[in-house]
Amino acid sequence: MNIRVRFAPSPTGFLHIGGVRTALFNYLFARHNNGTFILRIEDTDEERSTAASVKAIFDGMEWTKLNWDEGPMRDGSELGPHKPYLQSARADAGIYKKYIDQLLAEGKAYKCYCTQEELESARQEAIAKKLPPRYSGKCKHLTDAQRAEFEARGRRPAVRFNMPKEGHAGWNDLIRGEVTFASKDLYDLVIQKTSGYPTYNFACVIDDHMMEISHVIRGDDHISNTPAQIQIYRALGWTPPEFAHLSMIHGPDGTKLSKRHGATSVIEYEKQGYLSAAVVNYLALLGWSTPDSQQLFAPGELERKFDIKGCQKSPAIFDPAKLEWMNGEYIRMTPVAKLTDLAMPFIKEAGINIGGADRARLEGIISLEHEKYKRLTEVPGLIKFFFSDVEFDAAAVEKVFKKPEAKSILEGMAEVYSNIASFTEAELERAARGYAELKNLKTGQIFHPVRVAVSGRTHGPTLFKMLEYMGRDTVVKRLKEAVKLAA
RNA sequence: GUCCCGUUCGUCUAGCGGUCCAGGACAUCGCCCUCUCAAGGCGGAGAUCACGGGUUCAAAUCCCGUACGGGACGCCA
Repeated sequence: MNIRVRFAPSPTGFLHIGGVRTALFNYLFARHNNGTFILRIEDTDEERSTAASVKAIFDGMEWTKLNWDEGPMRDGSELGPHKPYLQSARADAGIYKKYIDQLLAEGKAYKCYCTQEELESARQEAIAKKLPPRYSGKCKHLTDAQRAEFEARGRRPAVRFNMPKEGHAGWNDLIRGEVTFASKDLYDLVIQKTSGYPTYNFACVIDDHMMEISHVIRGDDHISNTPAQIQIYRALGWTPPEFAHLSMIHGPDGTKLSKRHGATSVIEYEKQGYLSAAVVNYLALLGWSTPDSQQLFAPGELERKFDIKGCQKSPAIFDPAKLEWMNGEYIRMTPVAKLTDLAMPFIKEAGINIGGADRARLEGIISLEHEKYKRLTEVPGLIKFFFSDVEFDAAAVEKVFKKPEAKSILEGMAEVYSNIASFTEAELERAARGYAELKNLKTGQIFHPVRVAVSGRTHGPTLFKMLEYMGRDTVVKRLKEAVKLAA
């Protein structure tokens, strides 16, 4: 059996983290099973679909490297044998119309002339009577004469699916097991809008069938759509694909993840300094796990180990703290050269002028705090003092420079370092220790004021390496200036 | 209101009838390492497995209820 799965977003906003998670699970399922991963754009909502949202989908998919084998591409071309992959284009090509007409001819669908207002008031009435707010089926038995009358009055009909009222529609969900709905709880849903466009539940079935989708992996908010879709497959004489319904991602307050919870667009995570591999790794663990609860995955490992059996039925709460930890892990695993490339936009964004710093020195400086970065946005703040004047932390100045011996130590060290033969880590440390011994001071009494003098802070990278990268002129100059701040 | 789905440490999860007075990870706390901060190492605390009934020699694991949460009931997807 050919494994073919799809991610079918609707372009009505940015690509949010939940969408990426769905795309990721489809992608992993395809890659693990040597199948095909398809991207299909479900833009049948003429009012809300936008080109900007289509672009946002490309941006997000590309950033997370969820490469698709078939579907629309950014340049307007399309990959794969089932084009077009945009539902609007498919609608324009008459693909859905053909099946609508077929169902109509077979009596498996009928025209409905109700207006939105009529439907809405019927809905309100049902809710008031505590009945299911569901379409009654009133247009099902319209006579030809009645239809002709509506048409004569200029009413455009929608087409409704004539839902079978007997029996059941169920499936063996790959994640949840047997799920069954009684047909009587289903209703005659609209499959073609007045505009002539298909609705989601219809277009989805036609496309999944035509594109030979073998497994539909989607969020569990679609569970109640599934029985209706199964009935449509049956009406068309088709075999439904396998279904797997993923649990949702919730925010810290336990409700479905949304704008209220801060960053929800994937690209927002890029802007906040997360590495896409870390976001992907974290997302994979929301609602999925290996039998041994593995946390970190090497490149290609998720693809190898993904098993839909490891999917969770219950919703997962998005935990920013864990994502941040994971991002730190990924940053630590990133070679400095690559890290420097990734950090560059953030450094520029922060307005730091790295001037004539050569690449090797820049990488050296960035590597000083390699294990400390949790997000790329932290890089500029931690390297800034190498490239611009020291900004003193008031508490640091108070704590370190106000010690009685501080002033003479700074003067002494400025002297030592201006005369040192070789301005290298080892020599700098040796000289500092030598000075401590000479003055009968503890090494900490030297190290701390020097650190604050050159960086403005009490904490930072390993001291002598930092001084080496800073260079003699800057170090001596800063030590001398710091003397003025000392008591 | 009706239908569907779910419920293991604060969070993500392991667990598929005995090896579980429940394992791992994040967060948290402590110790070690150490020129600071991190990182790393070690350790602690943290879950009456939502609740109540069954079934069984034995249940987090199977069955039935209840509660709570979520989803759907759109000419949105």
